[in-house]
Amino acid sequence: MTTRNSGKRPYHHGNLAESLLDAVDELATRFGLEAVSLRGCARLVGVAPSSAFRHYADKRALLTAFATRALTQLSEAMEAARVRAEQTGGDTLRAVGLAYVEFAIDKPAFFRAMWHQEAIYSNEPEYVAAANRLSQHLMGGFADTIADENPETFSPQELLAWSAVHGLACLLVDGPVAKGESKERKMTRAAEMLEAMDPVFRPAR
Amino acid sequence: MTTRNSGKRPYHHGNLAESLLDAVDELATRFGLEAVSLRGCARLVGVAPSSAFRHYADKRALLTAFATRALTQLSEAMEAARVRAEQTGGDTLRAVGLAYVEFAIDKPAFFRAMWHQEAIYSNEPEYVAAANRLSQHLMGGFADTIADENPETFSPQELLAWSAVHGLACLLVDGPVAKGESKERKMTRAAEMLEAMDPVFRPAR
DNA sequence: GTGACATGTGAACAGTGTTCGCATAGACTA
DNA sequence: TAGTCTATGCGAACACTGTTCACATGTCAC
Repeated sequence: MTTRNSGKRPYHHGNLAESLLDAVDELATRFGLEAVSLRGCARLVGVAPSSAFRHYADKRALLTAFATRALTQLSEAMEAARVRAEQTGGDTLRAVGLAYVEFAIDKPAFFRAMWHQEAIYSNEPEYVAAANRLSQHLMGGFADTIADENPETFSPQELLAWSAVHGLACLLVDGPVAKGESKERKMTRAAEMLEAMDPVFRPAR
Repeated sequence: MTTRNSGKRPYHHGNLAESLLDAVDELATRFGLEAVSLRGCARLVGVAPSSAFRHYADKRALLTAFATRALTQLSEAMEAARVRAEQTGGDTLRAVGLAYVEFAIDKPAFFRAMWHQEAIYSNEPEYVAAANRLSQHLMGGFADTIADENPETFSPQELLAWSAVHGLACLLVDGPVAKGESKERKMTRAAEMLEAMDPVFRPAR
């Protein structure tokens, strides 16, 4: 994943918009989301700070685009996990939940960015669309475990499932849970927690 | 809650350290956590920016103190809810969980601050102590619903309970769940979600 | 009173987001 | 091919931020 789109540069720079997103990616990954600055991104791409404003109204808009990208990546990871589980006859809810947690552990800056309301425009259409797609993929994970009457809104059980998975991810990334423990250990905890949730979906045990 | 500690000012200003925390409180409540600046706080208190550094090593230390305060407030709210539930014979787990969610809804900036790892020193002793006290209060909420073997670590069921409550709080504050709905509606959702969790703790329904 | 020490100050520095008028490269038209 | 138009990039400037440091001043112990 290079910062410049090497080779083709159809316009002045190439596609600065994308390259700036890559720069956010890199800086956030290496130094944390809080350390991402517009000037830093421009510097990394090799462009004047003011150039960024041709493509994003302000820093917040840039971060919104980044959050949108992160949401999409998470959706894809969950979808892949679901498909894999279906093919191997595994528990899809478990697979999707674990994918969610794993993403948060592997890419904490991405995970933080996508829910960082104060730093993004959470009403921006593309962001909203990406968030909706994420919801759909969650529903997909529930599909064969939770009997759903109304596919538009979340039932209490669906909300419980999402909350539990999301909450664990947050606690592992920013909370005091399993602090300093290995990724394997964290994933084990996640699996155990998901198991503990079983009685909710299979009341007749 | 005035910004200056009116009346007594035993030293130059009084207790600047506390007053600065009050200023963070006010600015965060009114304009959001992201909008809190050291200079803004100093301005509000009526003191030179550099004065703040006599009491806090840097901005991050100030925010850490604020997060610690927030953690303590949340602990108190939960403890109060637990006591109330015990007196009225209510479900303590439900009461504590609802108190957690209500705090997040009422004071989103506080709730964000206390888990904002990138903006605070999460290894600072007082912060860690406050986080541990919070854990204890959570345990207190579980005490009569979850049979606990080892009171030191979280069992999968305890982790599930905390994750679900924490996750819902996060989703309500920074996520797409119940966006724009009234507080009552959000609390209803929370209550329903907690109910949905019942089978976990009472397998023999 | 006289120190000593804790606390507050003003000026300065580098870094930030953002704006603006100006430059220029590429696409489109004559 | 020449000429214009528009999207894109630039440099300088602005107000603001966190932070430092030498200096001033209030309070307390003696």
